[in-house]
Amino acid sequence: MGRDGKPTRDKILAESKTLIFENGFSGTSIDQILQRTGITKGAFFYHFKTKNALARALIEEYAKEDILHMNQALEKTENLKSDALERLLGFIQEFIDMMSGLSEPPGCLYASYTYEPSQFDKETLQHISETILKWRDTMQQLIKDVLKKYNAKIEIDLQSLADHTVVIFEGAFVVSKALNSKDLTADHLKHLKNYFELIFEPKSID
Amino acid sequence: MGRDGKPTRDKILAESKTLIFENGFSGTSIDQILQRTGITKGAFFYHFKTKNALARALIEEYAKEDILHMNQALEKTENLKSDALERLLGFIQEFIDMMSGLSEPPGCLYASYTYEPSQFDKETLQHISETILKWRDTMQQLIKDVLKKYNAKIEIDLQSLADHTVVIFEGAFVVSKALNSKDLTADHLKHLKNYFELIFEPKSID
DNA sequence: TTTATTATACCAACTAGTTTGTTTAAATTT
DNA sequence: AAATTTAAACAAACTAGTTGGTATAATAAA
Repeated sequence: MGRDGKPTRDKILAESKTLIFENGFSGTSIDQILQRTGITKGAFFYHFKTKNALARALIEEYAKEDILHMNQALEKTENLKSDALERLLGFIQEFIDMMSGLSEPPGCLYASYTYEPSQFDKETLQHISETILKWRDTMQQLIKDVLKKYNAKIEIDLQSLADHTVVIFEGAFVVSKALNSKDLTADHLKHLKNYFELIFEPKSID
Repeated sequence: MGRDGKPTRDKILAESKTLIFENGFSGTSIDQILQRTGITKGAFFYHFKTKNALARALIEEYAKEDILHMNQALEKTENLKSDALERLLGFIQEFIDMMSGLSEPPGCLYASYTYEPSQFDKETLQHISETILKWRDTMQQLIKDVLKKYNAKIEIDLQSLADHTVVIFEGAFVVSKALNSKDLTADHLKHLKNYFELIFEPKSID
């Protein structure tokens, strides 16, 4: 065998993610990545066939962690399953906690890619939409469970209510970056939680 | 006099905005702009000293239109001033109408720039944050007026509730582009309207 | 246990093309 | 005559990607 390439590959992934949030993908040159990682061009192209292959590997890793966080929040709130509304609110609270006390405004690679879509191949963009749809499925199930014991005070469209969580995440990321306000994301997830609390009321027995 | 350069300048602004939504700012070359507009390099640099000067002119024009739309929605709902809640809801409804029946998913230049901030000078980025803060001021005033005759059912932070509108706009833009769903933005503005409707209840007379 | 072998990981220099921006002189409008 | 636009050549820096060779470390043969 030879030496272990994983640390190098991981360094490339980590530093290029940081650079993409600063410069965008197009605005990030391979030379910049080499400077930050301290590796050479040969090493870079050994690990990634093209710059675009890096983009793809990055979004795959990012989406994997994203779904992991989602599932971890589901697990952590399993004890609340007896009351589906409590569970839904607890699920959101997990992300409020996650987004509290950050040292800088957070961002999302989905949004970064989405605002320069022509730079990426179909599969890369599809991976983003598929991951967002996983969030939709999860949120839909959580809300459906609530609707078994609760009435919605207003007419709601299940799908768009399910998507609303991702919408607020993405919007809060943009605004927190634009206003350089690191606590903003947690604040807006609280509004999401409020919204869910206000929508549902216990079913009356007819 | 000489001839009128405005049509050329406007064509540059219009086409480069389209291109930036496709490729990002870094990913958009001046040659691409020349191709789409059919003008020459000399003409481009006659109107804009640098590529960055174009970025600045673009965001200034975009922000000006944005604030114009905001003020037009304020004017259109002035007749509802007698009930501040009706007015707030009507204000949001104006944008629901605006975002209904679009032919393609909308996007926002603020978000586009925000995800490659290093490409722009301080003034350009500041113009974005200042414009978002104008939205904050407007929404804060609308909400303050509501609070004179209505109680909030939950404890709310005025500033973050005011920002929530821009957050939902920006988030809906990202997700609508990512999922290629043109009606999504209107749907999520409806959730915003729901939220406002659910928060407030008429003040009881103590 | 030393010596080859092999696959992996990495490096330094190079290439071909693209980028923004400049320059200059002539042509075209109003 | 003044303002705008074309056409075309040019430069300096930067771009993604290639090449030929080297280093590392585990393994296999002597």
